[in-house]
Amino acid sequence: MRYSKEHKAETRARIVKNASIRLRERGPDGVGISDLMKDAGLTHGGFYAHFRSRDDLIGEAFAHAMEEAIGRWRKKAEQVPSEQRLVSIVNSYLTPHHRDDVGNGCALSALSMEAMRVTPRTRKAFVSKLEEMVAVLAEQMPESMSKTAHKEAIATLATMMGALILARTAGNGDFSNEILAVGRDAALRSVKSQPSKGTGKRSSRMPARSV
Amino acid sequence: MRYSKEHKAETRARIVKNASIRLRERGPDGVGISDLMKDAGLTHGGFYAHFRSRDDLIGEAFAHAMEEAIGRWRKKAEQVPSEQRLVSIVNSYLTPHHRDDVGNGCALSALSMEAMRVTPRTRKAFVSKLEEMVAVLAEQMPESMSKTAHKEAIATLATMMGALILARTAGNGDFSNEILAVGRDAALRSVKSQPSKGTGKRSSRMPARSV
DNA sequence: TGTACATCAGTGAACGCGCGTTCACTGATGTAC
DNA sequence: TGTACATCAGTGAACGCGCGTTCACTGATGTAC
Repeated sequence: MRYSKEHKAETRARIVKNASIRLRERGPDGVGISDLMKDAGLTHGGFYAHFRSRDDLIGEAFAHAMEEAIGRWRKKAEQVPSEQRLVSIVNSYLTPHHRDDVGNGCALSALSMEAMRVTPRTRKAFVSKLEEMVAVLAEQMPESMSKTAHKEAIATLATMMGALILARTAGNGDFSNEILAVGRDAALRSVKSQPSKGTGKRSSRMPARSV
Repeated sequence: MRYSKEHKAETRARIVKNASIRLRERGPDGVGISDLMKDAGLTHGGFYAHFRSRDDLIGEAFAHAMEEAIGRWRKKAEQVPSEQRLVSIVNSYLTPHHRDDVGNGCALSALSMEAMRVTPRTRKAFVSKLEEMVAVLAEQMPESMSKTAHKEAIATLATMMGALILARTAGNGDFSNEILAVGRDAALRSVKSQPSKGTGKRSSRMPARSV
């Protein structure tokens, strides 16, 4: 072979990663094969040495983006003590930084809508990852609400996603920052009203304006 | 003229309406001129007697969808006594029916993401309508929270949107219905915890499973 | 160790197709006389 | 009231362009002898 054994796998991975960023930024129709291959330092013809079709790649890009999101949450959860995990996830989710970087951000908020118009196979995989995200979030809920953790996770996720999408729609001005701040408070509302030992901190200590 | 004065305006309105439905269903890239004109009973060439370009139409379709959403909320608010308005809006928003009919549903949840990739002009108009939606929702908040009505409206809207999008992503099975039910509860959480005279009703009396 | 052959990731021209846009034309109706 | 002309929404062929896909070819490297 012309290249080492790992070379092909690396090239393929690079294409998938680039595709997953563009996918989040511009949607499935915004992912063009020529541009993608150019980004990877190759020409368009070589694409079919790695993927059967464009749809094939789109499916991989969806999966990659979701796995990245799940991994990021898992990692973040490991880094802080259990009672701060949910707060940590929510507060890092609803930031100007995350809002302004769709391409490297949460796949769920960037792709949920697009996932409805995609190959059945890709869509099914997407829903599986969604369920996994709910499960990961549920694991971070305080023990006191372990019975309702699943439902609380869904509620929290909905508020996080909704706020992030609204904030992105609003741009990056005061209104958008307000949405982020309100979202942080709302997403953590149920946790804070819990009869746990209060953290005593103000809810959001983000750079954005306080709520 | 070949046709009556109103004829052209009617044809144009029909095209915009069809486009706004398709826009919500399939996104901007899913709106093709030929298909659209066929739906209106015309041929593609006639399109340019009504619009300067495809982008022009897309802009109008965005605006139309948003105005429709705002109008629907205003109308629904008028139909019920003031203390039930928010509940009425939320409960009719997070239903299987609304989930399954994207084309005729809330423009905000269907188009927020797409709005980021559109003409600056169209996008600006979209954000204006978003602010109007927040204002309408704020008007439906209980008087007791009039001071925070704006922020509560943002929080409620985020949860509503997030839950609807998640439910749509999940399909139309048990998991999806659960998301709707949890969303209804979460969106109304702040209102229900208010020291107003409790309505005494269970939060959700929807066909979907109870929370 | 050196030589001939096989492999296959990557190249770049070419093809087909769909789609937005243009344009010469149509023909029913309003208007002018 | 009747006739000639102007208007313009709508028609459908044609055009250009971008994009996904195909394909004959390349050439560096692994393998067989």
